[in-house]
Amino acid sequence: MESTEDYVELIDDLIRTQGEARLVDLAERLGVSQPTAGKTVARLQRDGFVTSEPYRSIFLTERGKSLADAARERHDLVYRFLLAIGVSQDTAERDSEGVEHHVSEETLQAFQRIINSSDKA
Amino acid sequence: MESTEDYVELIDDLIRTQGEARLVDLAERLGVSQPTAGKTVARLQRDGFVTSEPYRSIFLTERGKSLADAARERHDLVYRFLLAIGVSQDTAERDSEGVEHHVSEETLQAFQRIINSSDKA
DNA sequence: GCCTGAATTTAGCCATGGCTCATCTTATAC
DNA sequence: GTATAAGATGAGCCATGGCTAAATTCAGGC
Repeated sequence: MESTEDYVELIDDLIRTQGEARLVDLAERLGVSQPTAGKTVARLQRDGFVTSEPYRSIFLTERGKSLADAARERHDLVYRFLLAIGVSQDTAERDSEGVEHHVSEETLQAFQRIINSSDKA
Repeated sequence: MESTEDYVELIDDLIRTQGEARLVDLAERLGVSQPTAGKTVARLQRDGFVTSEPYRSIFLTERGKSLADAARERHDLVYRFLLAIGVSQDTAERDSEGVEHHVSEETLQAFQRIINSSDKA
């Protein structure tokens, strides 16, 4: 599931920045209705990525946390890569979202090389 | 729809290389069952990208053809870009599939610049 | 302590994109 | 010309990821 990563990544982010992850914020940030966000969170819980009790905020399990970490790392790498090749910040934010789920390790490594060489320059 | 582009691109390719596009080949190349391919083709027809009659091969409409052309162009650009940054042919083929639907014009232009400068080198 | 508004959940709908199993056409070999 | 195999459809199932509308719970203000 592609959206699994988006959700855990965002939940992690919300916990860091807001102290907790609420459905209403998830829905807003993902541009989705609250019931939709709720349904997805239920799936995440079923699959062991989060824990949540009715009317309470959402927590990541160990499994969810490590998925979130990996996703953020990849996301970040793609984002920095896009900046390095001269894409605007706005576009880099939007496109890195789309791209991060579809690139292999090998391609990520190539991205990293580009970042490195543009750092040196 | 993301798969719309994959389908018209492949249909175009099959017509070029095989002379015609048959469901069975679509299904095989996309790694999908024939009924699934059939259902998608029905949708493509509903949306005006292809014409097809029962038990006959599939044709692209004007609309389908121009979508296929645009998709192939983008696909090709991403593919050449990946090669240019040192990704293997195999991976470039797989990843360009995934990436082509998620990059903006701006990013594609950045890709083109990289291709150009590596051509010169 | 209750009322009200915000957050959440429930119910029920839809499209896409998958599948299997069964049936029906079509084309080919004989 | 007919049997058979390949190709295409049909029927019916499932999960994901969307939505709206309605009901419920929770929390804060008074």
